[in-house]
Parts: sequence; C-alpha cells; structure tokens
Amino acid sequence: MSYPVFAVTVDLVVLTVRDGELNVLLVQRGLEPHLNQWALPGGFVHADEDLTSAARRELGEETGLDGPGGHLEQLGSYGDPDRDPRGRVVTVAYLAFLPDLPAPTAGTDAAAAAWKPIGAHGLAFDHDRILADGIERARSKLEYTPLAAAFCPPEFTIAALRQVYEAVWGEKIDPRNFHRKATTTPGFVESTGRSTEGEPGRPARLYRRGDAALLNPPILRRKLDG
Amino acid sequence: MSYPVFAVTVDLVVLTVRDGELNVLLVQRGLEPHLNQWALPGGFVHADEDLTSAARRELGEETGLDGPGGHLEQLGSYGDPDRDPRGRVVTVAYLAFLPDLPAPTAGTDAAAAAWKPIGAHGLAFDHDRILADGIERARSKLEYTPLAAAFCPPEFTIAALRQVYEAVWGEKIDPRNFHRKATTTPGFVESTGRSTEGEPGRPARLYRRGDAALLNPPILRRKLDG
DNA sequence: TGCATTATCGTCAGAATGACGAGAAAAAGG
DNA sequence: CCTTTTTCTCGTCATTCTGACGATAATGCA
Repeated sequence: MSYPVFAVTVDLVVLTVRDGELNVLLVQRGLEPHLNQWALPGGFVHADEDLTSAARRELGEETGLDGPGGHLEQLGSYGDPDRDPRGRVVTVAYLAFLPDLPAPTAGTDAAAAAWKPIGAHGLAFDHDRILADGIERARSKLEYTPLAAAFCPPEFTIAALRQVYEAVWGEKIDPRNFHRKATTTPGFVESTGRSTEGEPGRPARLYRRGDAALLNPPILRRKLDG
Repeated sequence: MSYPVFAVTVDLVVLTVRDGELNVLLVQRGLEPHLNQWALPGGFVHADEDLTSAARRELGEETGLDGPGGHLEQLGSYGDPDRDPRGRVVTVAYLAFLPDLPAPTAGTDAAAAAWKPIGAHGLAFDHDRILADGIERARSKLEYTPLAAAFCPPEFTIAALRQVYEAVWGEKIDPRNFHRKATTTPGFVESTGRSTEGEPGRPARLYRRGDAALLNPPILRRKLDG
C-alpha cells in the first residue's frame, strides 16, 4: 500500500485574562522557517504519543501546567498543502484556558515567550487563522458551558467571573443581573462559604466551579456577530 | 530535522433522516485491516490535497454530492498510536448532514454501503467513538444553528423540519409551539410562497433555509444529557 | 464620622416558553 | 355530497426568564 507521508504537529491557543483583557500565549520562533517571527506554541507529535498527550506536554513545556482551574480541548486540524514550507504538515490545534497566574517560560526551540493581547498579529504559518478560530470558539463556549471558571483560580468571586465574560466578549455586563444568573443557574458555581478580605468595597463571597457540563439556560451574548 | 512519519486519513460521519429516524452512512470494508467489518467511509488524504477537499471528495465518491441543502464541517481528529494496526495514522473526521434523497453507492475499496439507524454497531477502528462524537455534535448544533434545514430538500415544510429535530433528539416536540418558534426566529426559514399539494391534511406552506448563521434565541432541548 | 466602593437583594415591565384550545383546508370514505 | 380524518395554522394564558435599574449592606479610606 502506498500513501502520502505527513508530519503531524500540535499547536496551542492558550488564552488567559490579564488586566481585564483577553491575552494569548505566543512564542518567538528560534528555528527556521519563520525565524524570529511570533507564532503559537507547538511542536511535533512524538512517535508513540497520543494527540492530547502531545498537547498537554507542549502546554507543560511552555507554562508549567494546566492544573485545576484550567481547561484543554481540541480546536481543529489544519492541513493546507502549502501551510508549511518544510513539506506536508498537518497540525492539530488545541485550545486552553488558564488562570492568570503563570509567567511563560520560553521552550527549547523558542527565543521568547509572552502573553500578548489578542488583536492583529502577523503570526507565522496559518496561525492568525487558528487564533481567530480559537477566540471564536472561546466566545461561544462561554455561552453554553461553565468554562469561564477555567480562567479563574480555584476560588473566585462572581465579579471575577463576570470580568472573564467582559474580557472575552468585549462588552460590559450588568453586575446585578450577572450575579443573579451565575448564582441561580444550576451547576455553574458553588459557594465555598468563604469571602474576600482586605479588598476595597464590601467583601465578596468566594465560589468554586460547579459540576455542570452545560449551562441550562445558557448565558447569551446580546449581539451575535456570526 | 527528524520527526515521526504519519499517514493522514479523513473519515466521514454522514447523517440523514429516513422514516423519522436518524441514519448514518456506513461501508463494509473491502480491504484489510478489519476486512468485511462495517466502518465509517473515508480514505487517505492525497499528496496535494486540502483536508476539506479530501472530505468532499470522499463524500462525493460515496453519495454523489453534498449539494444544496447539505452541510459539511470538520468534527475532530483522532490519533491514538494504536488506533490503526498499519502504523501511525491520524484521521480527521468530518460531519455531514444530507437530505434523504441519495442512495449510497459502494466506493472502490468497499464491499457495500448502506444507511443504518444509529445505535450499537461494532465499527472498525475507533469509529464507534467518532460516530458518537458526531451524533453529539449534531444534537448540539441543532440547538444553536439553522442546520436542521441541511437535512431537508431545498424546499420543505415546518413539519419536515420538526421531524428532523425529533429524529436527531429522539423526543417529541409540540407542533404548534415549534411552528411559532421556527417562523418567528429571525433568519431561520424564509417562506417561498408555495405550498404542498396532494398530501393528506391541510396543505403546508413551503420554506427555504434562512440566512442566519446562528439562531437567536436558540431552540433548547428540555433535558441535557451532557 | 463621613465618603467612596463594591456586593447583594428586590422590583417591575417586556419577552420567551410550555400547555393547550380552536379554526382552516385539504384527502378519504361512505 | 356530506361527514370524518388528518394536518396545518393561529390564539390564549400562565409561568419563567431577561434587562433595566433602585436600594441596601459591608467594607476601606480620608
């Protein structure tokens, strides 16, 4: 049997919220092709490695971990014949949500790693498109799942959760209506009994992520940009 | 540079509604491995071929076309190291919705092709899992998109559209409430002005698919099995 | 003490939903 | 030809959900 030969990589769209803004983890390439250009972190899948394992490994190499509060899912595959000058390379993109904590560390084949606000970057390969797809997926996921909590530390306030929505969607949300929605939607958040201390304003109750896989009813954006 | 070598295939989850039941297109394998076992249709990606083009080509080889009224989207990639005994094979799965019309024709490397009701098949490779993922995706897509119309011919009645939801979700829906929802949700369906003739009961108005990419508000299932 | 800030609770009108009644318009059958 | 059956379509009504926004609670800070 004869069939074409491919290389397979994983690329990561790692999102976090910093200072009320949605950020993505980018690396400056230390190898050809696209030397010194910014790109999504990623690398080749090893010979005896699962795709998800490869994504988790790359995530660990760049950030440290996707521990509790994080989330990792497959985003999609990209395989245009001319997307990589080295030859036929199919990449399986993964989407990760992380709390703000980690400071990125450049991997072995990267000159630098940094959080960058989402926006117009001229990324290497087809990474601009992969990033756009990841952001759109994230915006949609927040509507129907409790994954906004994946952007938060294990314990968080309703206000912190709301700021995730505001950052990812890029629109202001009424704090009173959001509070009602978050606390009454079954399985979204669970109270820990604790509260914040030392912050300005009235102390806020702390919550952890609930056990629902889907929000019912969902939290819908006002305007759909379909 | 050295890295592992892969083969890349596309596999198709082709769904349609026949006699009020959700059906999937399966082929009986004409080659090793898993000779004579039922599997999802698919094949190797050619040397100079886009992933989506490969999926469309395979769909054409098995069914004839995914013409107007149909829909094709990427479902996800599967790459466990031992998923294919021939070696390291990553498959990119695609999900297709088609109207009932076509009768399947066995491709060159298949002994047979047939529509089968979804349910417990012992499919080759990891195709049981891919099929389950495709069905779950379809159920979810009907909630938030107008893609139920992709299961219908270019002109269809509201009742036909409702039967798609009932088949895919496996639950009965009140015809009167569904009629109100379908006709008032912006961009879901557009009236053609024509009506059915010769059918029992009052003639039904015919509609075509609307131009919305997302349904707002969505059509939510009662029970979430997530 | 008074003020700014933030969290939380309540209220109210409008929209959406689920349950269901009832009429309209055709085929089918005596 | 007239009745029955079938299916489509439009209304009604109570309940729930949403968006807008007022009011109060509980803290830090001047």
